[in-house]
Amino acid sequence: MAVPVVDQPSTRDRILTAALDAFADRGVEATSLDAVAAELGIRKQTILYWFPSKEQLLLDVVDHAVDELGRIVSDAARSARSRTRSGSGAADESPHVPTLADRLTAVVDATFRLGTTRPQLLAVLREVTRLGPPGSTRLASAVEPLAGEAAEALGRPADQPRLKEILLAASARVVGLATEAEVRTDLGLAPDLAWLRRSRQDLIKSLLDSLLPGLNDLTRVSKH
Amino acid sequence: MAVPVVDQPSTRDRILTAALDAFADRGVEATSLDAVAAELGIRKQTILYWFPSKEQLLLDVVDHAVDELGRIVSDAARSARSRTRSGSGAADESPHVPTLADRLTAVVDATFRLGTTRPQLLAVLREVTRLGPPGSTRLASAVEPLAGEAAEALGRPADQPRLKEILLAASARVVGLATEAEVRTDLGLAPDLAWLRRSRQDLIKSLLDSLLPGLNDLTRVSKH
DNA sequence: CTCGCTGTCTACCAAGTGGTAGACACTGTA
DNA sequence: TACAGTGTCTACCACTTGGTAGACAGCGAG
Repeated sequence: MAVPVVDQPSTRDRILTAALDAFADRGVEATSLDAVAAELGIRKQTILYWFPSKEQLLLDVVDHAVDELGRIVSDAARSARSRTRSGSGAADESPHVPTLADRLTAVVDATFRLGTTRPQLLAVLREVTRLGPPGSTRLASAVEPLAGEAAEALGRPADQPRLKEILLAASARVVGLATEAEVRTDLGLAPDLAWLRRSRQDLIKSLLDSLLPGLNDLTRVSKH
Repeated sequence: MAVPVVDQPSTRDRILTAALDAFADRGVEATSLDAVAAELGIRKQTILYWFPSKEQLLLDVVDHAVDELGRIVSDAARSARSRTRSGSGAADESPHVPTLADRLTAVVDATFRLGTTRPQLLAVLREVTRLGPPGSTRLASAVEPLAGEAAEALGRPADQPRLKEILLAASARVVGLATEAEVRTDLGLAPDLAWLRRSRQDLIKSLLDSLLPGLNDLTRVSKH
């Protein structure tokens, strides 16, 4: 009955997202609990009520971020449509079942879109790896099962043992690209759409190369 | 007369390098002046004697790092030997004048070697861009003239207006790659020599593509 | 009404931070 | 010897940090 009209996010969740944002763009050490609290209009002691220490908060933020990332990636993989091959007028030659390439493209695109939609998500990963343990180890263990899940979403069960490594490597690449983009703007380079497109293409291509090692023709991936 | 047998680095220089290392692998905010001082066996007040504030120390560290980086790159470019094209037994077809491709390869190799020899140098760049102003702006202005100098060392004066942008983009790419490598190990991926080689090749290739836009054949770059 | 629980608050603390003031030792010069 | 300059030190300060202790308000159940 007492369901709120808009069910507002719990204090705990509000703290998590605010901390994620702050950690991502000001850094963890540079972010005080007071600062996060102030941003939410609460006191630092309320944060310490929900999270026993700043370190624990960071670990939970990592989990939170990985969760969100995993959801986005899985959704993208599952809702991938098969690409219309040439031009707009063509009828769909292969019907609605997306190929592996389609799914990979969807995932990569979703991730790249993340770079402008929610850059904190990638930034916090970088920040955590920079800080080292315990955050980085938590990140590793949180990402680990996610890679398996993503493999599932890609429609490829365990028949490719290296799949997990490949996906992890791709994640690392994306974080690297995000860093590269940031450094580019810092060095005074104008935003370069061509660079972005090229990076996207390279990533997709290298993923396909790893997953379908038999292929030499790169432009079109035939049905199975 | 009183020339020391080994002229030890000045206190100022010792502080600079110690601070660079600390900033690079623990982060700037996480590094206290006390910590840097302790590592050198001196007191924090001695640091503040040479550098009026921590912020100024950071700026000088940036200059120091960029200087060192510039020296390494320039040296590599200047001392580049022309590659022996095929096998070891072949006589040098083109004599001792290295082509642009040779110089670029030398520079890229030197930079990659840096990744294992002196990773702090790249890490501190990343850290500074992460922190934002004033460090990042200082980095930008310190790197700016260096790009011109590197252009000189490459044997290509001002006849390529985009050259500076291309070199800056390459720097950004290298920092991105360094980050990618770090994230890879954090995610539990084993060091991958093949990945390193591929990244090297891609970087050289994309540099050549940008610098010699007319080319389609990528494997061999003829004299002039 | 009262009790216990939950969530937020005020008040405080010990430790650590960057930075200042000034004493002290060592040098070369007059 | 006296002196000025340089480099390092001890002593201290104002401030911020993460974290603790405990008061207090609201609330549903008995």
